[in-house]
Amino acid sequence: MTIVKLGYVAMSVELQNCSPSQTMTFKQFQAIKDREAAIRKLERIAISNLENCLRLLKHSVANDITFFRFSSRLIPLANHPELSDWKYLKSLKEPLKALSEYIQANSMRVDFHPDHFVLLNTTNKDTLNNSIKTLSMHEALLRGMGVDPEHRCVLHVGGAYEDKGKALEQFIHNWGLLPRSLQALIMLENDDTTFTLNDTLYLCEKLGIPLVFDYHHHLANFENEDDWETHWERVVGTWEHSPLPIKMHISSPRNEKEFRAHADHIDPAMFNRFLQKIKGTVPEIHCMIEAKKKDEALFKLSEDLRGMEGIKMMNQASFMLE
DNA sequence: GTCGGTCAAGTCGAT
DNA sequence: ATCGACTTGACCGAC
Repeated sequence: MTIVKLGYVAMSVELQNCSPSQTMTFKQFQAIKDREAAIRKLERIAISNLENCLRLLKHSVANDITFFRFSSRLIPLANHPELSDWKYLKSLKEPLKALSEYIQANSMRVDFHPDHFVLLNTTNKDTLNNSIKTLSMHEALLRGMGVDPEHRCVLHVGGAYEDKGKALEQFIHNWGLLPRSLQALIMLENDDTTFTLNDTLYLCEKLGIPLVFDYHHHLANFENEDDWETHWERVVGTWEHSPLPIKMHISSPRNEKEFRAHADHIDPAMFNRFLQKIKGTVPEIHCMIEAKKKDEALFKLSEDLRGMEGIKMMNQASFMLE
């Protein structure tokens, strides 16, 4: 028997005026003559983003969802070089505390997917330093929310730089330059153009990093289409020392031509075929729904799965495979 | 109210 | 060479 929990990403298509990713560009920041006033505006935006996150969590819990990925754009310009003197955490204490209380009270699993500028296998020093800075921000936010930062940020391996083998070894080299607290944050995901499941497993096993399997990416980028089945036990093995249950990403191709793009919703038949293959291999698995329609896609998937062969619904966002 | 252009950051594939 | 996509837009000004 395996318990499956569904989560969704960053924002709701149902809640109005609830963006957790409101922003201010550097250009807009500079246009405000009074720098202190401009910083206060940044802080107002960040506070509003965090308050909207709390609304999103409440909306989620009201619908049985306890698994959620935060936007990584909560604090506009947080790591901009011209704003290195801005101590943004100071102004965010209260909204972070409110999130902390709600997350604990409802035993939520929350995490991040830092954006694609975070590259751990780059040979460019500045890019690596900026990546470290961005990861540190994520760690600080997690601590502010009272969440143990271990395995809360999923990243891609990075760029191929015209030599994938060399790029993998560069990752290992750079890993040694990361502070331990940041190493602990990280999970790695197979990507849809460069680093396959097999490539990613190589790093995860060598460095002790949990692997977040993305089935859609695998279908877009594989050595053998079915090899995920032979590698599945290895994927499970990368979670052996994690305090959290294994997690994976679920999405469906938009269409044949735009195969890599996310569809509005999830194809339930394909998802169930996948689930029936992994049934019983783990006691619990958390599936992050990556679909254009966000929470609506989760609710629709849940409806579609109800009554399907081998599925026993527990509530709107979790079910048993039996 | 809707549409098009714009906005910090890196890399890749498509054109 | 340039552009859009990526993992998740949002905002502003023109109409």
